Amino acid sequence: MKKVTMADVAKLANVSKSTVSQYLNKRYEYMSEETRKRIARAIEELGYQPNIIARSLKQKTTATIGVIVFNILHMLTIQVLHAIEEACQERGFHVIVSNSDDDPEKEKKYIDMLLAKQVDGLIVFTTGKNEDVYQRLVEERFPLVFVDRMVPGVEADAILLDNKRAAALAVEYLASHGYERIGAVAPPLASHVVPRMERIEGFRQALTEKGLPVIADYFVTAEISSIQRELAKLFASGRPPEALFAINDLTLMKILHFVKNNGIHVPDDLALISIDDVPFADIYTPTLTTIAQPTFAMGKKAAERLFMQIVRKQKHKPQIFRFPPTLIERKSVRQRGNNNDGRR
Amino acid sequence: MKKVTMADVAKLANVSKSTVSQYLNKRYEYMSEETRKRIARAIEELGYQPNIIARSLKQKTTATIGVIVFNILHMLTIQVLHAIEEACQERGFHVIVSNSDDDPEKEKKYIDMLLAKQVDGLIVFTTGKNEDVYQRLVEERFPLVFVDRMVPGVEADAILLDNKRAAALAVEYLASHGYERIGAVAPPLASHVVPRMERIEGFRQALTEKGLPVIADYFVTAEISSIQRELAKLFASGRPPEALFAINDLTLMKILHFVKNNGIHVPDDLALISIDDVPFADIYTPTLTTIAQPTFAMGKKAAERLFMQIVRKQKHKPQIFRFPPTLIERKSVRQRGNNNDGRR
DNA sequence: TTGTATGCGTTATCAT
DNA sequence: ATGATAACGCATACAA
Repeated sequence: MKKVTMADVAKLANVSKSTVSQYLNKRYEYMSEETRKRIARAIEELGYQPNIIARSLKQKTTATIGVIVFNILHMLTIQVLHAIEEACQERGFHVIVSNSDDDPEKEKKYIDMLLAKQVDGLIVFTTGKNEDVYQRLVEERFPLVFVDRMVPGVEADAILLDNKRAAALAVEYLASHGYERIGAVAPPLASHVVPRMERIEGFRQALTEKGLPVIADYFVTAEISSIQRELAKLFASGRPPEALFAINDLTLMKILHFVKNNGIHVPDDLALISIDDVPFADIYTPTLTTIAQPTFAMGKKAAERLFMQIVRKQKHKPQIFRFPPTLIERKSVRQRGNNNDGRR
Repeated sequence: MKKVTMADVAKLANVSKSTVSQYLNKRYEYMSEETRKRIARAIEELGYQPNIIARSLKQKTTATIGVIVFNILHMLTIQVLHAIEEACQERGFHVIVSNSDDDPEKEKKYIDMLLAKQVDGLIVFTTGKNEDVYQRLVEERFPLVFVDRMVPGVEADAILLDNKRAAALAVEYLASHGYERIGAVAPPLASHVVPRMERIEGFRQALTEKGLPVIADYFVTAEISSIQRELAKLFASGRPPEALFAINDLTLMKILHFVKNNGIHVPDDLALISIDDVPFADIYTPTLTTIAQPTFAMGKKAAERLFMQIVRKQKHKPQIFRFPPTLIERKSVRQRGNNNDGRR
């Protein structure tokens, strides 16, 4: 099928392989117009296409990067991936995408496979584990960038949202609209899942800074599948929160399910604000006030940093980049002028 | 960095490269327990990892496939991609993802680059153009599978939704609920964008089969960005449709915007049904009746067919697989018992 | 300006 | 059971 090689072109053009090679690499400074044309014609005629694998073997570089994500279906993932892919195209790089499913074992396996495939660098939406593996990579100066999450002990570039700021934005906005009893909803906390920790911690801090009550019961942290149940408990017993802060789109979805199933009116019965700007934010009723991440910029930055490491393999100072969240004001939080907490 | 090679292992273990190679490929039938252990230890000690590029050069196979998509942000894309990625992982394959942005030029370029990189096969969500390029691929028996769309003249495997059936499902459901004046909304029609054509054609056919009026004005085909404007015209002049069929999620979004901005009540003023099961379908008010595509099954099938072509490179009969749509009944279409068309 | 020779890290063939 | 050697397709130093 694809059997035509450089040797074939050389033969047809009556030159040597080296000359063809030079031609391909645009080193035609010392090449006669004549031979250049002959080679061009030979290539054309044979439909020759260079074998990049062979080139890679020689040059020890593949113009390919690996991206490992913990959840390929997540909106953030896909948007960042989009930016990464675009940046790579501009540089003539390819990207191999692997989905770890948030399983550290899989993650480790894919890192190994990708390395074996000689990728020039790795961008990873990490599970947060595998510290040893990453440690080895940074020691070897292998180009590596974390996105969205990171591994605490590892000194590598990381592209993160300014999570504390995002949480603070939410609290401040709610506070300025007269809300006091505010709850937060998140998946289970785990020290290796950095954004979750930072958002909840940021939330707690902002609350105290604003002089608002920190109510233990109002911190709903549960598996996504149990969130509705937990919310039901919360709203059944005692005084429910006036507002809820969803730390990401998945938890928001669950809250939205919950309010729909229970006839809770947003924002009159319950105000809502969340991180991640969901696509339906402005067609939902009410439209959803959200805190957006600059996903495209983050992906672009991740690619940039990786390329930086790839081109100059010397030591570089690993940095953590915190991207600013943006509050998008819509209608799921209203101004609570007078302290009415009745329905409708 | 990653400099330890098979030769190093061989030296340390006091054997030849060939023996190490055999060990790696698990051909230890004729290998003494003794040497096997020595090799294992040497590998361990040196942290040796085989260079897959070198292997690929020799074996002429990369265990890598290319996937070219016309819109990486599209929900369908991402779900199908997920399935493809999973299937590939099971087989130890990697997938390189490229985004053509629905630009045939880009598409062509990526095909060439991917071929140069010696991918073992291509799954493409095609722009519908580049017939010549694809023609050449099938002539060369290069493993190729189209997904979602296809290129009319090209005899290759294609994984498609049964688009006509999907449109018919919509019409039948609407008809059975008492709707008669039904419109459809789609991006501009183009003969090379197969699903669009098939859905609209299927819609028209189903209408006539059901004895319902086919009203030219009710076919809204416009750029996504102009759809709202076109809908406004339609609803301003004359008698608006009682129900609308959105041929995909993007058009649905625009319709949803439109009804929100114009205070049109769904389903009382206007019933809605669409292809693609959007994630917010059952938190929207009313919940959205949709026609879902079996995205995961489609992705899996695409990978399967590609693998089939990859393993036995002999001729195979190209097939078009049409996957059955599923109507998910929710609340955006109501039973129109009595012919009231008033509001609320 | 172009050609020769060698190496990249494997696998495969054929000896031994 | 294990080893020597020749590919794989290209790039590059050096020669001519």
